[in-house]
Amino acid sequence: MKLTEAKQQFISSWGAFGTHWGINRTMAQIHALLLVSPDPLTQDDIMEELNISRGNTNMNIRELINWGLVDRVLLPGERKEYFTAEKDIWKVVKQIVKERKKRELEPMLQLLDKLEEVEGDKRDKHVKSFVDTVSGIKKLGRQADKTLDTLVKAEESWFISSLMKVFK
Amino acid sequence: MKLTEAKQQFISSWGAFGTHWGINRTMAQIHALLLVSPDPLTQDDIMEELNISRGNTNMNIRELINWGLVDRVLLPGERKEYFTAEKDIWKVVKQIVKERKKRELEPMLQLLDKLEEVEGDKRDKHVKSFVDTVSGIKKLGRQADKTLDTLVKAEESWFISSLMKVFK
DNA sequence: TTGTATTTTCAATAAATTTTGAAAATTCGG
DNA sequence: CCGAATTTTCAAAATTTATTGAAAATACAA
Repeated sequence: MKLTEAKQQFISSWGAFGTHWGINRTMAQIHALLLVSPDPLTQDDIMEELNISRGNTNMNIRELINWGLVDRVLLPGERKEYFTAEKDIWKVVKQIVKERKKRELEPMLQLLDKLEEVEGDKRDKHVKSFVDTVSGIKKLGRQADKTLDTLVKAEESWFISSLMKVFK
Repeated sequence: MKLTEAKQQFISSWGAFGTHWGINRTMAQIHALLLVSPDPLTQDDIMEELNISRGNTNMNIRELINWGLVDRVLLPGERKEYFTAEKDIWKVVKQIVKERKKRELEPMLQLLDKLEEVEGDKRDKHVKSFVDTVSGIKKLGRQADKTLDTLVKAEESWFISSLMKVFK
């Protein structure tokens, strides 16, 4: 397979992959393109490679920067902005985990705390079932939260070798 | 907070949560409703509680059954079908991990295997950058695959206590 | 400054996804 | 079987989400 074709397949399936994870297709595709590009690219490079409009490109680059996955690069003597993606996949994973934990897991745990204190007689099976479910989710959620905290701080090599021992 | 309100909040935020994970709102809401219901419900119960159409209800229940998260229950002497959700959250998580691994991670790893064999001179920085990125993702992906395999087989108590030791 | 290159915004449009509801298919007691 | 109850299907409609492109804002060299 030629590089051009391989690159396109990679970008396209990274885009499809993203849609299963709440990330829009274009954002994932731009990320994929930057991941495999040896040098920083401009907005125009990205527009051309992916055949998307200027506005779309701009918004999604901005979003990738918010996620901490892409950085602006200023090349000396160049007027245009260049963009580059973090290439260390372990760092990318940690960054995504960190953001999603903050945006999704933590608010959910806060809500569950409130919901667990629902009024009513625990002998009522409707109340009991609700409280039991909420408690169960909360317990696992808190565990996940702690585990992910540690993962976010971990070095790749340490992480992998530790897991190898536990999950032998 | 009253049970009715708490239930609605739970269902609604579980639905929103789902949309960040590639699951549609209604499917997640039906799942949430069944999770907190002490007894099995019929399609009509679900339609009424969530204010959704029969077709929508039916399709999403079917999808939840495909995911192994909901079971059909036949009550003796009743013509209608009843539905119930697995209440053990650990089992729910394992089931979801198992399905997503099969549907998303494994196909991605297969693709990366192919893409890694791209033609071209490794001294060309474009080729090198592509191969390095793909290899990096593949390596981490394979590790995740193994880890998740073990997780899927694990008991909750074992899982939690092991992780507590590693991530001290 | 001023003029031009570049980036950003956002209302309008397009595309994708979800939902509806009525018709068709199926199930099952009598 | 028959017929009513129940489930399933799916084309059309509604809704949500993504994309465009042109205008406005900004940045910067001269």
